[in-house]
Amino acid sequence: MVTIRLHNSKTRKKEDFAPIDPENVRMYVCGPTVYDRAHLGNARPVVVFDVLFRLLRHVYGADHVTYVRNFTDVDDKINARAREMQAAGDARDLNTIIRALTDETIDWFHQDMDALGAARPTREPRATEYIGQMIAMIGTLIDRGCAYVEQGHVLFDVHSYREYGALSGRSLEDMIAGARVETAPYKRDPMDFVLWKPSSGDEPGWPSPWGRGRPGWHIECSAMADELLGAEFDIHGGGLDLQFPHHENEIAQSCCAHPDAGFARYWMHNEMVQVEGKKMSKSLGNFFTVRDLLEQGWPGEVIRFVMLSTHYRKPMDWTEEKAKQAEIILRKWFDHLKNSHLDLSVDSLTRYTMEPCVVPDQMIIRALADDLNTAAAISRLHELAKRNDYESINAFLGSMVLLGLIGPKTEIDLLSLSGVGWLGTYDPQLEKKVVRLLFDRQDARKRKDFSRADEIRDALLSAGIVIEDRPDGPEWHVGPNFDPAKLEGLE
RNA sequence: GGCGGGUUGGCGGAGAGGUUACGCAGCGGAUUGCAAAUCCGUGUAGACCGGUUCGAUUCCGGUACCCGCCUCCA
Repeated sequence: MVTIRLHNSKTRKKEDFAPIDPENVRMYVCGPTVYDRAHLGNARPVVVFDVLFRLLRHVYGADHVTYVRNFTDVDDKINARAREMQAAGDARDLNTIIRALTDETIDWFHQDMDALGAARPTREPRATEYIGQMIAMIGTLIDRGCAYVEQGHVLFDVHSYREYGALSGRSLEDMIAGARVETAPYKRDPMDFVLWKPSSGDEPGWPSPWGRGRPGWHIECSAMADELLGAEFDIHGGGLDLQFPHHENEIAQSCCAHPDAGFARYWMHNEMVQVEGKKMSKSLGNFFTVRDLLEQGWPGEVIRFVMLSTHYRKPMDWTEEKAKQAEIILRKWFDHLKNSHLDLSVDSLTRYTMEPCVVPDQMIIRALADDLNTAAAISRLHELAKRNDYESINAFLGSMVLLGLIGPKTEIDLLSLSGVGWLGTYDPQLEKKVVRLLFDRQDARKRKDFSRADEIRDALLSAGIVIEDRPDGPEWHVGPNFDPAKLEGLE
């Protein structure tokens, strides 16, 4: 069995990964707060940990990995967004709006992440379904003297956990020196954080021993991880920006609630996303969602490829140039598969994804096992794609499937017919027209009427259709500048 | 102020103490009616200054610059 090595944020070292129970490898990844479309930054951990999920399934068996990614559907940002909607004329009560808003956002999230080829986690718990577990854990923390009640709030006492700050490598003194901490009157120490807070009448709230209220931000992950994965599990992941305070606080809560367990053994953090070399932010105007990119015409596979071409622990810069390059490479690779006469039907791709019936390349497995070196894996894909023997082609397909660069959502079955599937605009009439024009061109070439032949070729080219004259006749596919309108007047 | 990360050839981007990363672009060639596509060949880069070493882009120290977190954030 391959030994997976992972960079553990907790120790700041690359370590051999040994699961607690190889029969059930357990991973928790922090999911989105659901009040808006997922932006590119939300997508990175989804893709990164999807690759890890796939690798773990490959190594330990598809039925021996439990991957939990939560939806945070109770949060002040959600409340704020719902109030905005009310202010804009939405007559429904706040809780109804919130339910509709979070439901819709979860639906969007699924659509967008599906487009990126991310497999659904084993479990996707919503925070609001685990309020009982949160209240129980908060109660335990109070009983153990790690939390206190003050003015309707329950706060975690950071001084009760000796290791506080270990994950992010900072001491309480350092943090206070930063002096940008909110000092609420109900806090004993500025670094203490909220476990439970009171809700006003119209806000979402649940009855608790401390009055009607709602959970603080961090307790949900501790409670859900505990409920679904146990007090101690293998991997906990998320964006680097969550390392402090979110993950630090999760550790404090979970370890104080279960002093005999160690919570997550391996902590993994992906670096942030940048856009054209700059931090993605609303104020810089370079903030965009996955949906924006999809609507601009970038296939999900292209976005995923760009993500995978940078190692997850380095900042990933999204640039137009990279996306273009990724598209060129993927087109080439899909063309290679298309010409390989493998079964690429949706049914088969579904099967390849669910069962290991196409075997990925060993060097790619080794690259991924080395702390998810996706860039090295891509480099190997280039090598495999150059070869035309049966073994290489199968290893190539198996690796593409493993990396999620091809799957049931990829419209390669259409691609294999005509090439139009890439843009999701498959049109039988168009295909007939192109085939007819190609036939005319062949005819003209036979008659050595090259001006007519070139005229047809140039016309097709200007419509974004690329012709390839192969020894066994012309092939065609849709290029990046496809514009079916330009074929209109052509006969 | 505290903590952390980065700096590789025209561009993107890895690994490894000493042997070609890889891709894109470029250049040369094959092929082609001309192209496209494809194939073959081609690039000795590692911010700066020291140190360790037979040998460092790879290890150690320093300098410069860039970036992130410390506040909601993936």
